[in-house]
Amino acid sequence: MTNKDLADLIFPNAESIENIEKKYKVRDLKEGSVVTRFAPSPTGFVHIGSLFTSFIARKVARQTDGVFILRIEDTDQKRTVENGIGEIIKDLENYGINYDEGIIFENGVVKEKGNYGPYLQSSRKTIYEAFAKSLIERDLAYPCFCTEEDLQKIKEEQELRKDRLGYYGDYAKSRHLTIDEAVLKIKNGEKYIIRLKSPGDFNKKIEVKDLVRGRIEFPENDLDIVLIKGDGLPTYHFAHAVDDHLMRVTHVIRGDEWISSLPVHIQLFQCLNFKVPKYAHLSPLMKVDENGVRRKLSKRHDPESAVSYYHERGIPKEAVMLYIMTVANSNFEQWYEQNRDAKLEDFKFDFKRVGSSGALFDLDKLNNISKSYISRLTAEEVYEKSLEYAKEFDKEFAQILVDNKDIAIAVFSIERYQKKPRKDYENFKDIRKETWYIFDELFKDFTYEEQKVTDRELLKKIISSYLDSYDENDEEDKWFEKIKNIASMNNFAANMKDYREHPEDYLGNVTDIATVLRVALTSKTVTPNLHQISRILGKEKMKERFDKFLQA
RNA sequence: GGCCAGUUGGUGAAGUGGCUUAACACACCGCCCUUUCACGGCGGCAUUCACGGGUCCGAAUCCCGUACUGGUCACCA
Repeated sequence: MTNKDLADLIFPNAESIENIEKKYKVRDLKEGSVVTRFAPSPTGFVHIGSLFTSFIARKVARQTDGVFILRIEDTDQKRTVENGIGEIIKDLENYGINYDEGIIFENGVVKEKGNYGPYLQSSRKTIYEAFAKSLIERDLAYPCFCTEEDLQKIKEEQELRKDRLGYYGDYAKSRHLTIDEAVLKIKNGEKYIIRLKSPGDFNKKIEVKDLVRGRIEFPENDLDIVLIKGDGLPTYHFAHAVDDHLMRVTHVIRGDEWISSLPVHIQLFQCLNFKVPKYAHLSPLMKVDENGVRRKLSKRHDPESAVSYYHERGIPKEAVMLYIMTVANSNFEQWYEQNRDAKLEDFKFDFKRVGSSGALFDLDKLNNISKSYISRLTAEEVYEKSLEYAKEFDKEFAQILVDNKDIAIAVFSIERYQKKPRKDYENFKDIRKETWYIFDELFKDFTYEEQKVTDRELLKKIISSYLDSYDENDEEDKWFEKIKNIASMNNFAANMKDYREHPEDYLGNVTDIATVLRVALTSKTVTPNLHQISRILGKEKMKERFDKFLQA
């Protein structure tokens, strides 16, 4: 019996790898073009860290006129979640991460595009088998008959002897079976999996290059890692090597939890006679938890790790992307500052500028980016986007926006079109909170905020003087002159300097008068420009609101 | 425990042997502008780069050690 016989016994119908190779032609791309992929498991929502990784992978492909692939790694049926694929595709779409090849969703049906598929690992079973078979033939893989209990025993023995953990060397029992023994066990119906017969030597070093971290030295891998599991599907390691080779991926961009598997992966590529791709391992986004411990943002414990978290809060997706880019490349912020009109796509991403220590996810910073982003939108855009948000999360407000489009746009316009616009809204959820008072539908069930002037006669006098003198054609200066007049007439200082010099000569100052009007009109002591709010309200509505105020 | 990596202010960071008495941005604080707020302007916020040693005329930058943090050591990805 030979290795070939063993291989034929295990995979009698496997296709030849030569045939498979022929179907996956070397890509015809221009020099320097990069092929990347995002390869999530369908285990639930997209993690903000995955968005980060996929964004960079896509960016790198785009900026070199390369190819970006979406591959679904569903080799663990136990963890696969219902509609996991749909969720991933939706989230990616939401954030504008489009791809050239991979799994797509069309009319609720999972399909694919591209010539290097299938892009669903569970559909690639026969391909993995073919390569596994070739490894067995070449004595680089073997069937392992160890049970879970056997493995447990090995581990205990290793712990007892303070030896390195893992399936290797003399501990790798099945490795030392003769072919005839293995064949016999298979014929007897014993369960088995396929393991790599690692040619590595732990005492030798290999040097690998990571695009983010530079050179790293590792001991060679000597673990006989699992290639094909008991369910017939490949492990991540094996699928990674086979898929990324066949799909002609040039740059593997992934989370840094993979960095210690590098010796395994490189060995696998070599055993399979594949060209080793370039690797870039990205640090995870961190957070500081309740105990003050710095740790990775977790899918299980941290709601802010889900991209939907930002969506629900009305944080614009553009802001999220801007933030991600800020974390990804330290020079992005300054570039963006100097190229405000440029597109995100124009920025040249550079692996050398990726931090290697794991950034703390900074919500303050995100909020600030979001605030600035919204401040640079036109009022119409703010209207559209906040309406879109409200339609999904605040139906009542959505209706109000629809019924009062002109008013809404007018409020959003206040002090917007200036060199440095107001930054009132951190997200689209804030908009209701910041503007509700302008809409009659919402201008009820509130309490007027406290202010300095409380004398009813004086309030009446101020209000009627304002109404008498109000002319909606007045420009702001003239309008404010009139308020100053009202102040003077009532022994309030019209001029702040006068007031500061002799406060005892006055009952108050013009600020107090403006506040009376502001509160009467909006119930609030703090609002954007009162002159513009007056204009938006119009004289009739102002009258109504003044009446309401005086009756309160 | 083995292996690998990381450690510059409250946060993200710039920095690759002298130009650093450590950029820039966020946050925070103060002042100014101002009808409130926001915007804006000005200023403050690490005498010091986890710690200890070494190399050097000179170190955040190079070397060694220690500490701490993270990752990994599955028939999960």
